Amino acid sequence: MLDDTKKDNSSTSLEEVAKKAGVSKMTASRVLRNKTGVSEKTRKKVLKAVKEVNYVPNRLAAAFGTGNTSTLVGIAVPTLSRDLFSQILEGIERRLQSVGYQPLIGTTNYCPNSENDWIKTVLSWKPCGVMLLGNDSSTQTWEMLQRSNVSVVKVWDTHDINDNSYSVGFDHYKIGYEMGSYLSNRYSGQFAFVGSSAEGHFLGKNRLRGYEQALIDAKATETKPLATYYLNDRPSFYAGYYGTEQILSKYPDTRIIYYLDDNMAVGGIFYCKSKGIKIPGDIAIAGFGGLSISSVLTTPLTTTKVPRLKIGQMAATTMLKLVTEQEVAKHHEVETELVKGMTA
Amino acid sequence: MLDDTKKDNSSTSLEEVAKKAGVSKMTASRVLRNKTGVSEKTRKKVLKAVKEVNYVPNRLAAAFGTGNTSTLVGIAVPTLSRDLFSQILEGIERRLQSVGYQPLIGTTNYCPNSENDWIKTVLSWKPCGVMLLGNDSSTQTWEMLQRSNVSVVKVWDTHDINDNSYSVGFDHYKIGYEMGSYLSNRYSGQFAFVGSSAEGHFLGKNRLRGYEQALIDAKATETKPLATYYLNDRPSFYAGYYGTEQILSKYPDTRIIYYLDDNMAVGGIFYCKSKGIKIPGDIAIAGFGGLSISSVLTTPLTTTKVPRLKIGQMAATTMLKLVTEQEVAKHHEVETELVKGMTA
DNA sequence: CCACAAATAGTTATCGATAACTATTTGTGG
DNA sequence: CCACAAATAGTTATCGATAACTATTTGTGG
Repeated sequence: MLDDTKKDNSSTSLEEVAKKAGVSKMTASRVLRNKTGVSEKTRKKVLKAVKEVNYVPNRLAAAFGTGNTSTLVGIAVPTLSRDLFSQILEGIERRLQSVGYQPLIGTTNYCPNSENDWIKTVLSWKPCGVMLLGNDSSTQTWEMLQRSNVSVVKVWDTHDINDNSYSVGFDHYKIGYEMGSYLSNRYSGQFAFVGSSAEGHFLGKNRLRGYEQALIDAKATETKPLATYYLNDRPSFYAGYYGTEQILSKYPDTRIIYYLDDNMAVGGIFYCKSKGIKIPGDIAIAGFGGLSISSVLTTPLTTTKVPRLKIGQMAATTMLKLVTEQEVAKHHEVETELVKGMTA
Repeated sequence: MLDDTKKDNSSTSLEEVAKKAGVSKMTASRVLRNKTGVSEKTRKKVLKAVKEVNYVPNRLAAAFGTGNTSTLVGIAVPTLSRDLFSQILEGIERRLQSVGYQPLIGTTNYCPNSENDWIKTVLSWKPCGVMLLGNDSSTQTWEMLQRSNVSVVKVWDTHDINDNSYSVGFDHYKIGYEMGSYLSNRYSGQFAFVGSSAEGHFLGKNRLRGYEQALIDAKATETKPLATYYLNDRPSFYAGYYGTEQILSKYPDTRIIYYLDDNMAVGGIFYCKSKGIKIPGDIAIAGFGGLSISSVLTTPLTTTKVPRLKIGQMAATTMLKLVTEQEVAKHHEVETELVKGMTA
């Protein structure tokens, strides 16, 4: 086998394919992009040559050579390891991949500065679009995106979205208000919120605000103002466990607790169980998210179910339509569901 | 403000920076890459110009122009929404980002064909390296990677890694064996394994094999062979719940259950609780992973704790050393810990 | 103050694909 | 079988950065 024409070190280019097939680069290019104007005979020759030389297209060159926008979609997400976001990402990724786009994902750790840095990096890859998950973009970031001319889709909270950006998600204020109304309708006494903060930012601000407003409107916090406790840690089962311990030591007569998310609520449930506190007899508990743990709890969790995969898919669809210049609604709200469980 | 020199639609290039600063493109390029051979005076002029024209570097052009390898690192991962992987990804992402590399993440859904497709796409971006998470690469994928000449790091299971690839993780067979020994030492009766399969692939194969071998070596399965049940669904709390119901209906005298991961084990715990089955009195339960839920359980879970973030960081470090042609160990095993909880 | 080396700055060619244009081939009606 | 249109294929220029080379400037010892 003295096949020394195949030099494996330098990768193959369209030129080699063209040579092998006895056509011009342009014709080979047309075949590979399924363009019209190539005869069936030529097409076959080229495809055969592609296989023979093990051609690997060079997207760097392709993206660079054309209008200078790639099939990359930049994505900024607070963290990869939180169910709420990772399932949205999963939805985005699958949909983009299925039509030949690639997400370029970076984590921001809930920090506007990190997000800004990441977006700067993302833009240098000339993406066709950028998606922002979570809701802590700085105006600096926003201006940078404006200048760059890429499509931008905000994903997650649609509460204070202004009209010049596309968005997919739901109104967190409304969800908080809804839960506040539900809880204040059924319970009275000391209301509380257990959340968590990252890098000095309080997470779930809008839900808390909605919750609080509902309590005010229902006159549920007139004698005892809302108690809040923010753990300076990522939301997690343990954060909920510890946060519950903390709020109960500061506000021993706490009667109702709304948590940042289901995982924290489950942590709270376990804390109460370990201390013999009855749910909802002694303390009523509500979460947020509809995370998977709630499917196996012996007492179903009262929570707001959020279609995370769907949000991701919708977001990707919106982005794809923007990129291909199809018509698409500016704002898209998904439906959420207040699940009336047995914990509140 | 008749500043019509700034045309925002077409993005700025090094050329404009150079013009603004009154130097050549090459000099501007040198400044931006912190190369030597530029006077302090010139450097300042250029940096000023960079700000003035709002220069956004074009990494497509840069990567294309040079040796044709980018700062992208291709990553194949079965899914984004499983704690075991997402925290590894988090570790990888953070480390890569901190030194100017970008992960290009794609999900394979545990399917070798999807992985192959994804790697094909990844290679067209001329990445400097590729990381494979999980352990289901096809030989086809492997050959493609070999041809392409990129650095490859396998992450997760180091059990049957051959010597011509780099790897970071631990030996799943060993972990299974260890747990099997532990359990067979303490319990006797019907042993079981509850796992799950995706796309026809049984997950956690090597752990199961190690577990089974340990039981054989301990003569624990002589009278009652190991019972296994695979749910045809992603591993989850609910899969564990349902899987437990199934295995108990098929093998009512099951006495010890080893689960694919902690989440499934927790599902099992909840099932047992709901049926009044005592743990470990009636059934002993062991998981895998050391996932966060175990931190709040009222009865601590017996499991193997895996340093997921560390695996990610190690994997990234290995990749970075490979890429920068520094010396690095071919295989890196992280330490795991068998946590003796109260469920087994 | 000159000669020469070292430091600094500029020129040229190049990576691989594709858009826009031009050239050639094929096919069909009269 | 010719003229012309339609289909097919090829040529040329280009995207933006950088490596490798060349040119210029600066600085220093004698």
